[in-house]
Amino acid sequence: MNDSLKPRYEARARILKAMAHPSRLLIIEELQKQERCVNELTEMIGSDMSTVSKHLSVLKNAGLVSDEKRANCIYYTLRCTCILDFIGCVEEVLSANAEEHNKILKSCKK
Amino acid sequence: MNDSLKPRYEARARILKAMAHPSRLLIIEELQKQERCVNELTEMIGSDMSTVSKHLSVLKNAGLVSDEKRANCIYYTLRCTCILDFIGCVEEVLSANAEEHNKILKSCKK
DNA sequence: TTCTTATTTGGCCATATAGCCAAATAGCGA
DNA sequence: TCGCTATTTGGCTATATGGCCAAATAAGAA
Repeated sequence: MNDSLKPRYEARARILKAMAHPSRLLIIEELQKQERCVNELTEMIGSDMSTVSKHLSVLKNAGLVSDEKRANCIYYTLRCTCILDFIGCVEEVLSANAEEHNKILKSCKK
Repeated sequence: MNDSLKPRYEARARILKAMAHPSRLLIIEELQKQERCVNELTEMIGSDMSTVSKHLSVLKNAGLVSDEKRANCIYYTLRCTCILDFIGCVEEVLSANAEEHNKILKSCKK
């Protein structure tokens, strides 16, 4: 791969990788609605708080969320809401896949 | 996490994970312009053909590309072009990150 | 200062992934 | 049939990731 393009694709891949986890997608979607602190998110996700904290740091390192300490909580916020538009596209892929799958199933029943 | 939501997030995460690799992003972008066969993509990416073939099967399993044998090549095509819109969003995140980074640098120089 | 609450970090293990090489497979033309 | 070209698969190793537990840290309240 062209040396000038490589860092560009690597940077994009890092962002996508940061999103590519069920718990982190839940976090992203939730933070789009409202800011949340770690223990609220932990409750929603239902895994260990240390695990959730690590997920949050992945999102933060990718620049997808930011955090702010207030009162006795650290509140996390979604930095870029256009991410949500993308989820719509992912859903399109998923339903296209489902349709494909159905087509195959039907052709097997014949 | 709610049992009814979990599979949904897992499905989305699988799609994102399939995209989250520099070579696969290059493939996606290239296929949006035109269909390509494995050896063309291999040349662009510059790694072993077996590696590229595996990347393509990742994309195919996620339903992002489809393949069609014609003449003596297997041509790969992008199935869902809305993916490209998303790349735009990723770029927004990246430039927001870069701006942030600059701000920090400037504040250090003071 | 000591306790408490909220969060992060380190350690460990199990699993997944990328990459290369070599070998297998598929289809075509001689 | 044999050999050629295009592609995939298997095997291997190195590295990264997710998850939990336990311990560390931070900041406020008693």
